[in-house]
This record gives sequence, C-alpha cells and structure tokens, in this order.
Amino acid sequence: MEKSVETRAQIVAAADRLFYERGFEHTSFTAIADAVQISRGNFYYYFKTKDDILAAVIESRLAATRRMLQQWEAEAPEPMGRIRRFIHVVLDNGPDIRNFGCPVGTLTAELAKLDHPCRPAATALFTMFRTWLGCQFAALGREAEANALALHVLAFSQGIATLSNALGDENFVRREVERLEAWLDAGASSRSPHQ
Amino acid sequence: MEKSVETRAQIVAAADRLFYERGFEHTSFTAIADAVQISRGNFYYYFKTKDDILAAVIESRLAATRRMLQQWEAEAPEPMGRIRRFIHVVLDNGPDIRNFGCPVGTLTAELAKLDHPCRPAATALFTMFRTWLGCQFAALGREAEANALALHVLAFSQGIATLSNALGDENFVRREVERLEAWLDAGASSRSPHQ
DNA sequence: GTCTATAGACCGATAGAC
DNA sequence: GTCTATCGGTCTATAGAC
Repeated sequence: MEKSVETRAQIVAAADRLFYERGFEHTSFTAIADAVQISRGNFYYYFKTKDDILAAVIESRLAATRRMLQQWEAEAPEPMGRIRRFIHVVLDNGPDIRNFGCPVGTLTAELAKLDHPCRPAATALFTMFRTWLGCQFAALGREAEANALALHVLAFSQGIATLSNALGDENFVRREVERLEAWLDAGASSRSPHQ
Repeated sequence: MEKSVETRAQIVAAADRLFYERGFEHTSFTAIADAVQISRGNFYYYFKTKDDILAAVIESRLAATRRMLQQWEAEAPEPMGRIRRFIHVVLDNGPDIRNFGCPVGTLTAELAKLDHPCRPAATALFTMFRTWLGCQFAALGREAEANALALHVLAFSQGIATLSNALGDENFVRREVERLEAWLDAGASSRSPHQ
C-alpha cells in the first residue's frame, strides 16, 4: 500500500513534467510509463484513462501552488513583498519558461483548443493566483479594485512568459519585470496611479 | 492549373482555421480534407507532409499580416492611431480570442513544445508585429526605446489574450485595453513616462 | 497521348484502452 | 499482452481537358 502511493506520485510527477515540456496531447502513455520505468500494464493499475492522469496532475499542481503561496506568505509578511514574489517567478523559472512557457497558461490554452473536460480544473489554477493576489491588494487598502489589479498582474506575467518563450530574450524579461515592479511601487503609494 | 491554385488556397485556409481552433497536432489530415470536401488522396497531390501544410499556413499568415499592417497604415496616418489599431485587435477579435486565444501566441507555444522545425517561421509572425510597432514608436521620436516599447505592447496584448481565453471575461479585456491606451497616451506626451 | 486533378485502397506505426 | 482505431504517408488507377 505504501509502495502504491509512492508509485502513483511518481507517475503524476513524471506526467506533470512531460505535459509541461511536450504538451498534454503530445505525451503518450508509453512516454510516461518509460519515465517512471514501469510497464504499461502496471500503469493501468493506477490510472484507467489519460484524462484521469491529467486530472491528477492538475490536482497535484493545485496543491503545489497552494503550498507555494503559503510559503510566500511566510517568507514575506508584507503584501508588497508577496506580490513582488509572484512577479519574480518569471525570473526564477527563467530557463523553463523560455523553453516551455508558463505551465498554467500553456495548459489552459491547450485544453481550450481540445475542448477538454479538465479545462475548468486548469482554469482554477489561474483563479487561485488571482484570488491570492487580490487578497494582497486588498490588504494594501485597494479592496475595490483588488480583483482588477490582480488580473492585471496576472495578465502582465502571462505576456512576459509568452514572449519569453517565443523570443528567448532574457533582457526583455528583466526589463518588463522592472516595469511591472515600478507600476506596483507607484500604485502602492498613490491612490489610483494607473486609473 | 487555375483550379489547382484555388483548391490549394482552400486547403490552406481550412488548415489555418483548424490549426487555430484545435491546435496543429490535434488536427488530422482527414479533418482538413473533410473541411475542403476533397478526398485524402487528392489532398496529397497538393501537400506531401503535414509539415508542408503548416509551412504554407504560416506563410499565408505572414502575408495576411503584412496586408493588415499596410491597411492600418493607410487608415491611420499617425503612429498613435496605428498603435491603437493594434491594441484594439484583442477587442475586434474578441470572440475568437476568448475561444481559441491569440493565433500567434498559441501556435508558437505549441510549436515550442513540439520542438517543431517551423517554430522560427511562427516566431517571425511575432517579429513582424514587433518591427512594425517599433517603427511607429520611432516615428513618435522614441527611437532609442522603440524596440522595448514595441515588445511591451506585444507582451501586454499577449497577456490579455491568454487571460481572455482562460477566464472569458470581456470586461477584463476592455479594462486592460483602456489601461494600455492610457499608458500609451501618457508615454507619447512625456519623455519617459514609465521609467 | 499526355498532363492535371481526383479518388481510394493500402501500409506500418502507434495511439489509447482493457 | 492484445485489441481496435486512427494516425501520417505511399501507391496506383482513372477521368477528362487539351
């Protein structure tokens, strides 16, 4: 029983990475099974369909994101520092994003095109960030616009990730991160700096 | 001969749309042939491999983009109006972007994950917009930062498109477009409005 | 009779599913 | 480990215009 839990986790971890690097559809059962070094027969003991794996991967990402946000909260007690933490993700994960884009953005885009049943679950990843960012802006006394500000930060980051992936220009990423930080700093001190 | 050119164009048009709506990999030969109402055998008379179709589709998109930019230049003689035209695309194509994302962004992201030989060609679509936007900013007297400003507008639009597709929130799109326009207006009057 | 365009049988490989 | 469907891709046959 202990072993089965571990194997399952390994499958999810391998699928998670492969879905990110190659895309969901382009990743075959065989590729996942090979990565975990188990037979395809054994594989079906854990997951019956490919959609089941995807659901598990998304659930795992949701849990991982929740943990990451909690850690950010612990490490940065002030809302500004927390938001800055989020903004810097695109720099911290620079190489991955340059190679494969944002894991959230690219997955939701793919599932939208596939009209996949797991699409809402993937969207929940976005919502989790939005809610969290919204809370930080609310804590800054911007309750009324908290959601809009959160979405702005989210969208800005997505744009950076997309172009980083397309052009591979690290300087561009740094420049835009600075721009977003400057916007953030200006906004925290004045009431409505960017209308 | 005349007929063949027309059929070829129809194939490219159908593939273009299907690649956009369903993604490149998820679109089969059969699906394209069905859309054009020709047999699969006839299909191979025009294109030998799937990559050939993709290359033709990208080339077609490049040509279409070139035409669109020229039209914008004709319709809006001033750089500011032209840039605004670009910014408004995300509103003009609202439903498509909500359903399928940005055609350029989602294609480059997919090809990056597939490590596809056509990836550079797809990136050229981005570069075409960047160059054009850069020219407009240069015409505004911002030669030194023209490229950076162009990339900012491009990234911002990509972010809007990604979140529009993920969340389907039309109000968000309008809000962010206004924000970007405000940034543009502020930037044109002052030397360096955003650092 | 040649050339263009079309159709459809057919192939090996591999996918997901059980 | 086997099954079936479908994938991208190849091949040949043929219909009609010139």
